[in-house]
Amino acid sequence: MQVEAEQPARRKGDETARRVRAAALKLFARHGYAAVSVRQIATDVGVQPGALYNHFPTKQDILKDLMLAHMADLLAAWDRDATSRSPNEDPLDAFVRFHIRYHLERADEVFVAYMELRNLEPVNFAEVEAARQQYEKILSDILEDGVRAGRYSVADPKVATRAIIAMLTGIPTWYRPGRGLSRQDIETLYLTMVRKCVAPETSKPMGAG
Amino acid sequence: MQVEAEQPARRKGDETARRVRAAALKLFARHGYAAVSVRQIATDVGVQPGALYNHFPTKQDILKDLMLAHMADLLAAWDRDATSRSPNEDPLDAFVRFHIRYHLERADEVFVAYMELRNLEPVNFAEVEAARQQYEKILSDILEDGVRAGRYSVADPKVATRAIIAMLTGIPTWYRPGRGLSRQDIETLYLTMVRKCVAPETSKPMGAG
DNA sequence: GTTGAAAATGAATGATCGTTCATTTATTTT
DNA sequence: AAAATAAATGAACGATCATTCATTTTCAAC
Repeated sequence: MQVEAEQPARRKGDETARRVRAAALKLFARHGYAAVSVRQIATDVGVQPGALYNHFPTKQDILKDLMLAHMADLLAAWDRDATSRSPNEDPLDAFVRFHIRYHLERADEVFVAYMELRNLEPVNFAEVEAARQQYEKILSDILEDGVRAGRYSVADPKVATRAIIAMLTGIPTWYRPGRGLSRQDIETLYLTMVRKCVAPETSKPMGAG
Repeated sequence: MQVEAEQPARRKGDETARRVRAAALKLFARHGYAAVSVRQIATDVGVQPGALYNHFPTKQDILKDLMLAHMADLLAAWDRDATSRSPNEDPLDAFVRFHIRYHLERADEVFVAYMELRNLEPVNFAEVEAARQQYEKILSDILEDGVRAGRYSVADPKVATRAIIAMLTGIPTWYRPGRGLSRQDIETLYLTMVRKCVAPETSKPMGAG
């Protein structure tokens, strides 16, 4: 998975704006939007607080910028993934692998995009929410197609979508690469669970309700 | 599921403390700990800001109190559930049902306990984290026992535990009772998915990796 | 009903918040 | 190199932050 190759800044301000975004992302992810002051961001960038306002109108705009960029990148990365993929590959497998890889690679972005939703002003929230629903639709379409084709069996594809996404998105909250399982291990484990979760019901029912 | 029956306040201050907790819980859940001021809590309670300090030493202590109480209540509720249960009932079924019901009933507590972890001072965090691990262990023990008995098949019970809990805990983020699915529907849908997820592998493998 | 303790008030503390702005410095364009 | 523009400074703005405290009010025990 190729993360956007940032092209070299043409003006000096572009570079500063980039560092502001990076600092804000790190700080928001660690302490939360409301708990991070503009002064902290400025200090991290190595600049006076007022300088930030040459690049972002308000603190809220920094958050908005981060979250909208994340959602756009996520959807763009999926599109790129889809075009580069073998048409034989099972789409559910592809989605699970993509989601895990992307979310492990961009843990801070994902975390902020989820945790700071309530700190977005309504109009910004609506935009992020629309992108989120677009992303969810990718998986529910996959599930619905698969159900129609008899490859999967789920009682409610919308619910299954949310269940699967919640399951996968939880990974970065506990997984730390380098100790214990490899990313490959994680992919395999989760892929197995997701597959079973939506598998056509051929096995006998279990236990006494 | 019986939520703690609060016994009547003996002193007036107990009642005020209760209302402070209730107001803080509601506000923290809606706006986040860092974004809520002591003044807002006091206003919600109908009292001057200084009055809160008759009941809690600091704002942080309110958060600590809420989170520790939630974790203790959760573990206590599971114990109560376990004693009142038929020994024939499948423990995984019981856990899933319990978890869903509890998390839908106490959505604010659950949300705060998850979202505000990073705003806890280290010593308070450690205590909450210990309780969380205790709760996780309930499920991983169930899975490990079931795997040994051949009732379930999971490659890594610890990972499966996190996957299942993430899946279930995600429900309150989107489910709103009253419109669409009933709580009973939710229980059934998720129970089916979880069961399949850990089912012994009797079905044929799917798709081309 | 009196008394002592508990609870709430109202005002203040110093610190920090996001943001503004006149000015200076750095960079880009001509 | 000069002119024009962009970027950063440093200091300040009023607002709000969590918390403190002397005082007053309310309540519970006798």
